[in-house]
Amino acid sequence: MSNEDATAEVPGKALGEKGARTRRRLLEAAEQVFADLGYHDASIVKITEAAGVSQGTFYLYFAGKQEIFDVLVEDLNTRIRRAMSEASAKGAARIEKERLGFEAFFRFTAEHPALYRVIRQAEFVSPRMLRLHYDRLAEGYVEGLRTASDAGEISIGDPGVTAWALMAVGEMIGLRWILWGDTREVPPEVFDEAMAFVARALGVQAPDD
Amino acid sequence: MSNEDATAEVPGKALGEKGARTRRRLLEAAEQVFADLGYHDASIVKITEAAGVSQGTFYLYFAGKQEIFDVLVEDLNTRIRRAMSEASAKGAARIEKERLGFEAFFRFTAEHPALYRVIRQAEFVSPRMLRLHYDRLAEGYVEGLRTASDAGEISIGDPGVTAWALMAVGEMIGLRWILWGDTREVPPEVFDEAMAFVARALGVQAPDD
Amino acid sequence: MSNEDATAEVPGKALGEKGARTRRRLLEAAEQVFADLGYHDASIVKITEAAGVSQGTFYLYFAGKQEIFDVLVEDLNTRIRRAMSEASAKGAARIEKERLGFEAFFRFTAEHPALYRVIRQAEFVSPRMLRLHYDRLAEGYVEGLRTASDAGEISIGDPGVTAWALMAVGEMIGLRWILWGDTREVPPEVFDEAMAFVARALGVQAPDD
Amino acid sequence: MSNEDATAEVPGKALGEKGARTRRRLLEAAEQVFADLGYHDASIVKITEAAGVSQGTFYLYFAGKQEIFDVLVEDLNTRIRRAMSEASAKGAARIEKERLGFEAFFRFTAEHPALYRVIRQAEFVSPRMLRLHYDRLAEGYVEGLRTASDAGEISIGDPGVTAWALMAVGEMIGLRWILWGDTREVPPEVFDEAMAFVARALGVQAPDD
DNA sequence: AATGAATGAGAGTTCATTCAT
DNA sequence: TATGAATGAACTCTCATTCAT
Repeated sequence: MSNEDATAEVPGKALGEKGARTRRRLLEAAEQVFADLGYHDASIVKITEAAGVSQGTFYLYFAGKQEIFDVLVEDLNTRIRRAMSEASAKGAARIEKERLGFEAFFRFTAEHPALYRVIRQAEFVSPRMLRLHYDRLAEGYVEGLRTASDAGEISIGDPGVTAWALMAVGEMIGLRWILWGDTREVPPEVFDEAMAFVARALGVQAPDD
Repeated sequence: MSNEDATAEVPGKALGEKGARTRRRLLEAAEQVFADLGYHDASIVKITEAAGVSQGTFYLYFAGKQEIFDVLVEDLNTRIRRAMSEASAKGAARIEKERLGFEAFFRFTAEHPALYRVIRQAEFVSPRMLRLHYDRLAEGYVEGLRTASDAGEISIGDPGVTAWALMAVGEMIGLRWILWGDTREVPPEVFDEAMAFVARALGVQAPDD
Repeated sequence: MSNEDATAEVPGKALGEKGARTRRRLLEAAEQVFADLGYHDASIVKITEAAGVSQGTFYLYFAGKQEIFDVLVEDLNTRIRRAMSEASAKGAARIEKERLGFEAFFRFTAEHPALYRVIRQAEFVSPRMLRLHYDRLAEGYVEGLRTASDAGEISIGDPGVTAWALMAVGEMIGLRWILWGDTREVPPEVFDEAMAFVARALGVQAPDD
Repeated sequence: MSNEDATAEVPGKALGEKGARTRRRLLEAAEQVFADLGYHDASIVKITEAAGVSQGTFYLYFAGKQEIFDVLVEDLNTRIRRAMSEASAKGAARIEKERLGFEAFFRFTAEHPALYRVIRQAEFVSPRMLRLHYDRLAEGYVEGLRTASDAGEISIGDPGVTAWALMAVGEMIGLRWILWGDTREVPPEVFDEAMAFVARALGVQAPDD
């Protein structure tokens, strides 16, 4: 909470202020370039050009193309989970929390399309990071689901399967309406439909009145 | 429609028997190689080697790497939809149809991991085919959902959103338990959980007795 | 004896006539470039330019820079040993054979400075080839020495050590007077001195009269 | 002559005590790294890392990679000649001196493989230093040979050619049995053989009794 | 209908060197 | 006296594609 940005984290050896800035610039450039071009068409030259540094500088901060990919995935994953949990913490009932979480998820997706795009390619680039991403994201759901389930607020079976299903719905809606839409936003009626779907799937007991 | 195999379809000019066989061999090799290596690490050499033909021959049948990718996606898409609709036709109630459809989907995924893997990369390779694939798959769901909804068998909102949500669930379960699992099969208890999730989400009225 | 050039040997898969020609051109270019620039300053670009083919073509015939180096060393090694054994076969007494062998060695060194230059760098490039080169060369000496020793023509101790010593003398004289000289030839008086040194070292019994 | 170590010699500007220490550390690191990796695979980073200083510091003491190479060669050359002449001074007859000299040469080679390794690459790195090294080494031999020859102790022709031949023998034996052997030492029987070879080649008149 | 040979642009990566602090 | 940061040219190698046969 006190460190201003996860992207400035230490890579092994401590970085001076200038070095940390350069590293962050590279990471931001990578996010941009990966989002626009995908992993394979993104090149180190393009990333370094976007960051305004020379090619050689790149290798001062990252071991290679894959590594910056991994770091980026981890970074985005951390941030989206934080965004979601902070948002859903503001809700009272489970379904309200879910709604706020999804909202945060969609907002983040719209602002960081790189996450989505990078994830779709990760299977052949860095399978480890792909699993990590989904596992961590699922964990976030499981926790909330279990609590709500125990409290009798929802009636579901295994929270594990349910978590993956919910995650799936969010991702697909995001793909279809944010990434492919023109508004960079899930249209309200779609959002409501999706939440209704989720509410039914969770067997929400006491609908908010 | 009457021709025995979509993979032997005519690309514009008519193919002799031998030519058709070569083309099919290339397509099968491509499926294999794409599934193992992903689009980018797959190379024309690898595909032609797997098919047992020379590099030059490839370009007699396909305009380039992207084209064989597109053809492959379309072919797999056609086949999975056929498999799903044939399977679900055997069910009576909607939820039973859904169960059979999902089963077919998972079976196809297990037998043709290429479809899944290829789709995950399609966004930067052939966005057009990606949309086509999902749109067509969703269409299949929509149809059935609308009928069941009109018949009062299920109670959902907009079938469009619902269709995408269902498709999402199937895909994610397939990724998590088939592609990442060791059994190449969705474990029965997971399958049942997923179907229960779907049943609730669809607001299934009269559970099959 | 019937195959015209060892450099056209098969690399694993059979080569058409055109391919064999290209391969030989690359090998000749490599000899030239390695001789002029040494291993490290030689680049694939320079070799392919000298051979008049494109960069990509290089990799059709050789797995990489190291491989063409190895092939070249082996090829030159084979040829110098052939030259030496053919020459020394023409002599009668051992010391005469030795003289003819050295002459052939120096002639080859003058015509193929690459061998010498390439060998000097081999320790860090391809230690295996370095040992192979010296071992094979030494073998050639050992054989003749043993025969002559058994015949009482010379009186030495272990032929192994002697062989390496003789080889050393040839190499160093070649370096000093051929590679560094202006005449590309060992001056006659130096050659005679060297042979006298060798004659004494071998304990030649019946000096040629 | 009175200064304790040649490696601390002044390069032009006077060095404080601390500076001299850093310079020596760099030189020692370079010897190590060059010996292990060869000139080309040795990098300034590796040398500075081994020396425990930063990259920039390197250029405070040496103009570049080539320069430290040259300095190192010169330093090692000075030291090996000193070792050889000191050792051979203890012998009485020429052949005894020779034996002690060779012993010293082999000992130095075993302790400083860098000299050997660096020399083998010098032709394309610093031809000037290569000549210098061999010329100076040969000079050492010539001197002794001439004296012994005048005294009728040995009977050779031109001391120049003989010197290069002796040097060659030493180097090759060192390569074969020290650098490639497992014992880091010339086996006694090989050493004796080599000395017998040398004794005959020098036409030693009065064998030590 | 098929092939083997060739192409060349472009990729990721390394490293000697410079310089402001 | 020393450092950390940055540079950019050069390198080896890959691969989709073309074409003469």
